[in-house]
Amino acid sequence: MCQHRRMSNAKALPLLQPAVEPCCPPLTERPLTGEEAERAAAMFKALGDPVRLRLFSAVASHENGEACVCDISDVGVSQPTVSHHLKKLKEAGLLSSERRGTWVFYRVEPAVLATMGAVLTKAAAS
Amino acid sequence: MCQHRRMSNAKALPLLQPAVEPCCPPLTERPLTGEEAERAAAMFKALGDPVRLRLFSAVASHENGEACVCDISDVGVSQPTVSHHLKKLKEAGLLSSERRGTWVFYRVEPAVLATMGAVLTKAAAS
DNA sequence: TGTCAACATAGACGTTCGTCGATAAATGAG
DNA sequence: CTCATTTATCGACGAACGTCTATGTTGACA
Repeated sequence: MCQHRRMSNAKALPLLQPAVEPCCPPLTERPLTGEEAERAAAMFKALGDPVRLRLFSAVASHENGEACVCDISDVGVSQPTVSHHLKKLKEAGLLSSERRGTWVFYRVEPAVLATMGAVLTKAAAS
Repeated sequence: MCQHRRMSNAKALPLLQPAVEPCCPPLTERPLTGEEAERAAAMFKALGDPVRLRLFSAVASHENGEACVCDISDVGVSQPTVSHHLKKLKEAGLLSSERRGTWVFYRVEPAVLATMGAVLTKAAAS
């Protein structure tokens, strides 16, 4: 079974700022170039699948912004599919992972998330 | 050619508030349900293609948040492909369109954009 | 009416995607 | 070492996607 909660808070992650450079300017500032659009679209695309969005939300809403895979796997697809989607989110830079014993914990990258939000909200506020 | 600028500011659009209900709570509030994820992912998916993101940014950064198709078609794909992507953005609720004589103008839906931004930034601020 | 320009639609084609079952890899327990 | 548990990888399959060319539709104007 899945009984890791005893160690879930045992070690806080270092959380060193990953120096995220913004993918692109706000969408209303000027038309995006091809390369800017390529980078930004990859992030939006990662959230553009219902299963991935549920997984991401499950991690983000979990305590300390991190969760064991076994805590969030109940989204109606098989275990390999869950693993596949978590890999995609990681490749997009939205999640990072760390192994702790038997379990693997996924954690949100807050800076990247803030960047994506600013790209949209600054656009809406114009 | 494309010489609509004379009438571009001639008539301001009504801009009646479309009463947008939020697609879902912030991603950190709680794990999204299946239906919430379905709705929200459809919006992110619409921005998950580089060409569509460039088109959307071109409209959003244009004066008054609206643009004629002929003003934004220079993204390296054919005219039918541009039309196809604009239709997708419209179906996702991110753009609306209106014909004015020969030209068709696309306009951003600011409320929807603000909602998407809040879903992300509130998540980042947690 | 006929013609031109702007934009949309239809159909086809190759690629990418999401999903699965089977299997491998890593770790801890005994 | 052996076994059970957790997660990742592999390979396959059908569906969805992005793109194109060809054609249709709409409105302006002579």
